[in-house]
Amino acid sequence: MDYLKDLNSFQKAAVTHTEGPCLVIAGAGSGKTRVLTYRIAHLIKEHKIDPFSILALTFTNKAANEMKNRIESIVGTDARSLWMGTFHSIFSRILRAEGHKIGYPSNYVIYDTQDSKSLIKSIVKELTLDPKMYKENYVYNRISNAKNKLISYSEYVNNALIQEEDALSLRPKIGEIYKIYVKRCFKSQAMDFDDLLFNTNVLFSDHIDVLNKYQQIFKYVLIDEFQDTNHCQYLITKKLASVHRNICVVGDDAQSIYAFRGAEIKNILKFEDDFDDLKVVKLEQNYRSTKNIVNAANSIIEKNESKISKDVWTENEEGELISVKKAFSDNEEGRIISNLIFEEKNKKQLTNSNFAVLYRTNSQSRSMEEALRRIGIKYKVFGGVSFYQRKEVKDLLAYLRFVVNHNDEQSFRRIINYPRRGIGLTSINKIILTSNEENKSLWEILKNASNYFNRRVLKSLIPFVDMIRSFEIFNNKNDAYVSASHIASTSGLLEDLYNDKSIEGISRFENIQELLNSIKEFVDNPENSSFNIDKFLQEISLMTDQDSDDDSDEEYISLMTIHMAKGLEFPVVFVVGVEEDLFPSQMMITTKEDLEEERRLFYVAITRSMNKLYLTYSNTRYRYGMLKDCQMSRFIKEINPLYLENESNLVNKSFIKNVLREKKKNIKPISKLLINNINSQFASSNINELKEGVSVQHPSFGSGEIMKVDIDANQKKAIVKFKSVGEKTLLLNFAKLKIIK
DNA sequence: GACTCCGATCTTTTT
DNA sequence: GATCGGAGTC
Repeated sequence: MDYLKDLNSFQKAAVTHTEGPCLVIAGAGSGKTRVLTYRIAHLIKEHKIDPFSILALTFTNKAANEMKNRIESIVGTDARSLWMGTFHSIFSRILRAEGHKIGYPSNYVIYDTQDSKSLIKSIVKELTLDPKMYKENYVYNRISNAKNKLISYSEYVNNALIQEEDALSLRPKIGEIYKIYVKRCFKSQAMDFDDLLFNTNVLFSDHIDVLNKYQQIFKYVLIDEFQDTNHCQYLITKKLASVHRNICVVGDDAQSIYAFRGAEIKNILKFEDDFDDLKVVKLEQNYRSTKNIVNAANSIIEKNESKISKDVWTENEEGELISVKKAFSDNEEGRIISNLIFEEKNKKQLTNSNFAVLYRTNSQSRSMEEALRRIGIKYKVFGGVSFYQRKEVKDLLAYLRFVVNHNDEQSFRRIINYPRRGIGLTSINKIILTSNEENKSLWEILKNASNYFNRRVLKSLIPFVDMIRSFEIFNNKNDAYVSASHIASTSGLLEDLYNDKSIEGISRFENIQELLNSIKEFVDNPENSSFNIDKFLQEISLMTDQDSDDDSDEEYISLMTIHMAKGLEFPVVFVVGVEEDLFPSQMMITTKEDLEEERRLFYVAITRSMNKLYLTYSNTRYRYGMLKDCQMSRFIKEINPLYLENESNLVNKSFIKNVLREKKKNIKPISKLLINNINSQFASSNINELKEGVSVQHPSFGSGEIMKVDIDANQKKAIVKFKSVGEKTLLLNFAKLKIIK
């Protein structure tokens, strides 16, 4: 019980109030994660609760893993049998076990957003609706929102209010698309992200015995980041906890940043109504940040009308004032930050891992990366385009998916004519249409293709069907790695990529190798219970990009979106691109609620910082290939100036010089400036001189020694492995490479 | 049906 | 800037 000594009286109350409902309102930096981990540890150690009867739900895999590790360090390996994970992963686990009761096989596929949208797209096309009105983004969001509110397609078309909304937006057919979408997913034995929640609710509503079973299993339920739960998630957990009533939710309304995907802050208030014997604990002391940062953050969140009153304070020292830095361009912003990092590191003896650069949109990482690379600081970008979303990776996965499940329409579409086997769009659509019209499964149609299609189609279709069959047989006798390799080469996919000697082709080929490697790792991991493809696909379907957590002990600076940074803390934080229209995003400021959510996002960004906070913005920025004028965000102006560094001493002289120099160049698009430079300075590099061991410099990627080179003269690009950037393979326009002699 | 080229379009955050 | 779809050609 020695660990309880680390807690203040409020935290202790939250940890030890184990029986009955408990709501913890936890301000930023108030030790929320600590409370949750100690609470679970306390249950296991002091109350001798079986970890298997504790359900702890988080929103990201990262948070779940971190908490699991922390608990394990207190209670040991017992922690492994905890039900701990994201809503999506826990529910998918339950659905794998029980889904057959609502008609899903245990190896159902999970459609990611891309799959869902492309399915919607084809439905819109089949219904011959105007694709401009029925954009897949819009339709997808509409369906997703409905599912998160537990509105089924039949309820959707019968709901007068919704129908009126759709009629007003001139999209009356959304209900119909919704219906077809659901049926097609079911036919493909697939669930999208929202289905994992929606169907869990269906399962529990329609099968009381299943609900009872899990109600008995979960004696204690905990929810992290409760402010981010949507209606559906809340309802399910409420149901699950309604027998034992030991439910503890922890959240902070000021940090609710997921309303855009259906999160309802109201759930916090609802919770108070739903559980009358509720114990409420407020954690208001901040242990993370300096007074200046806490106060500045408070001065921001004050502007929001909707909030639960809370007084976040700290005993920490005053700390440094917040610096606001203005740059001339996004590239200069990067340069300023990399210089500041360099300075801070020297001045305060900090290491790379003490720094984080946070931005609103993923695309902003580019200019930061370039600047950091140039100055030779190691960094790591979190999020962005996931490895598993790359085309070639998805292609191979689609093969694997289709071998396991012959009815997966989206995978079928991907692989039927890739590599080319002469089955065009017309035939593909006909196959799918036939399957829908005949009301038979996709595989049923393919198996009996000769009943439906002419000789020409059959000539290419039959070998495909036979191939899938042979894969299935092969897969049954071999582990995931052997099968996947076999499928990759026999399908012709590997050969197709291998023959593509373009730079992109080579990189694609390497990505496939990487995917195969990760399957090998999966097979070699003795902790896994099973080594087949099925299991591998399940493992990765809910994985995002924080996969390769700790591949090295190297210290790096973290680059990520603010959304991703939630729950993390860093001694020095840079919030970049704090510009009007970008942050708050121009897409967002339609309603007051939207603006308030953006403001909460800004609040989250600020409160990540422990000691020093920099806010930067830029006068000009590239967006969509165009140079745009920008100005300081209203959010900076909203901060009480008491906590800001005096603007007059924020710009140093060399900085001003820099700005003036760039201004003289007359706001030309930087890419053009670069090309001019290249023509005069860099054009000298002769293709033949680019070989192993030669030192080269690139205007964006800095300099390094070439490890390997592949040149594509037609595309004027070269693959260069730089030692300096961790042997990364980069696709570079070789005209931009200057050889250092 | 495959391939190439051109222009239109979309740009937020995540499971 | 990148991606996607359509039109036109082989």
